[in-house]
Amino acid sequence: MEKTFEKIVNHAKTTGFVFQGSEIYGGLSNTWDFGPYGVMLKDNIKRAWQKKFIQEDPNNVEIQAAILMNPKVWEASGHLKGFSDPLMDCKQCKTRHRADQLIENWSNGTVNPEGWSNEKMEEFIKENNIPCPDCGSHDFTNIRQFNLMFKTFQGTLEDAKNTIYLRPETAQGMFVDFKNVQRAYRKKLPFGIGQIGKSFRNEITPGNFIFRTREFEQMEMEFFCAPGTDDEWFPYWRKFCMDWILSLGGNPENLRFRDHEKEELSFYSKGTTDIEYRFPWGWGELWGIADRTDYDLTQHQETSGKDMTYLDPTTNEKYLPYVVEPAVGVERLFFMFFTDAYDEETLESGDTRIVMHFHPVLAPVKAAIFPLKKKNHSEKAQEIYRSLSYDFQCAYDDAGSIGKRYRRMDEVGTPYCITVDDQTLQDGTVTIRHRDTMEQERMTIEEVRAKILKEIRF
RNA sequence: GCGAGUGUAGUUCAAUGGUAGAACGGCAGCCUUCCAAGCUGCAUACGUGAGUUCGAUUCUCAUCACUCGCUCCA
Repeated sequence: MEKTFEKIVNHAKTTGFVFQGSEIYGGLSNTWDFGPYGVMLKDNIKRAWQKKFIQEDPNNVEIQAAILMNPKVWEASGHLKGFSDPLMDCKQCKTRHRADQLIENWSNGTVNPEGWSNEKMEEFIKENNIPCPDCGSHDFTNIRQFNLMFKTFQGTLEDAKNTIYLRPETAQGMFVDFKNVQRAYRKKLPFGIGQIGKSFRNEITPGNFIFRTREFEQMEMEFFCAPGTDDEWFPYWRKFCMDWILSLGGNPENLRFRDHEKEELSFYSKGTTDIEYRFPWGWGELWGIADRTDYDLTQHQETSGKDMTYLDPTTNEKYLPYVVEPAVGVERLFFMFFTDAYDEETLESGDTRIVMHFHPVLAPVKAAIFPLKKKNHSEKAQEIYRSLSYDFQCAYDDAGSIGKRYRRMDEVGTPYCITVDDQTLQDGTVTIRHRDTMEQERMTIEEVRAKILKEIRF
């Protein structure tokens, strides 16, 4: 069985996990809506993160900062400058290049165009006759600036003064609120502030289904620690994140660490490791773990003029904490778990079935309840549905043969199917059928409830 | 944004300058009752807009969306 990108995306669309955004109007480029099963899966992923990274860790707390922030934040963080790329196209071979990189590469690093104006870079490229690295010609368009932040206006006046931005990352919320959280929750270093929320980036080239979208959801944590201890916390979180994925059924064969080379490090980072996943089109970044040092707090301290230092109660020293940041995209995790779960099985009878082998914690629906005969068993089955759905997400299906109903649930990854028959009416026991083994057991409803609750405990 | 390709029911595919068929899926009913059975019936499509034409799903243009590359890094 070959897991192709096309098959997986198609399955996500046809089973109601993900739909094209604004579809009846012809769609809107690169936007996706999460359908009923999609939301359940997404929420389960978020809950699992929240539980592991916040709830179970006495050091860590969670916030929800506003998406719209004072523009000064983006000045301090470097996003107003650093998030806009000066791009030129080669008119001959139609490739696109960053002007600053053209200059840097051409000069082998002896010329650093950082801080240059676009005019200066264009002039430099012309004067030195820098060629297109792909085809060697000298026929570039002018520089066009692509700022990756979405702009909008606060208030009714569409005035430059009122320009604000949709956040391109959630991280700045944690830095800006650092002192508030520390004071109000009497936190001592080391501690982490986490956040789950939407971010927006006007990517030049989005794509690969939900892998790179302009609107996306992040789960980020800023872990504040004393300078120097970041060297210990960095590998700690690196491992912690990988373990979390594996504990939820991530396939180790499709996962790996990739440490960033010095040259590719972001301006704010002293060290970065990616957890990469083997997506259907190749390895791609899933989770970034970065040592952001005291860069952000320094920037905010300078820009805001507010003291961002921490007073260490044991040494009475004041300093700016260092920060280790594990940041992951929810949609990427979603796609990863979806891809890993996808399976087409050929049964002994020659039939095939599509099964989503989700970890029970992640499975959108935990149990489906079927009346064996619609006429005789519906009432009892509905009663059981109401009872079990109090504790976890259930589904109810009375259409078609029993085998058909099993298959439908396999396709969306429901781990358990519960069938109500004549015997149920007499002694209250039901047949519970497992998704992966297809084996059946007879037990009471309360035994079923306990079994499933145990499995989805995480 | 640029280059190349694609666009017909929910899905996978047909046919045609005279407005469309199938399979699977869905729904209703009958029958059956623990792994996609059968029978009957029903619903659903030419991405959008303009042009050529007596007439366009088919030809032309535009537009929108998707795919691949240039890009990016959650």
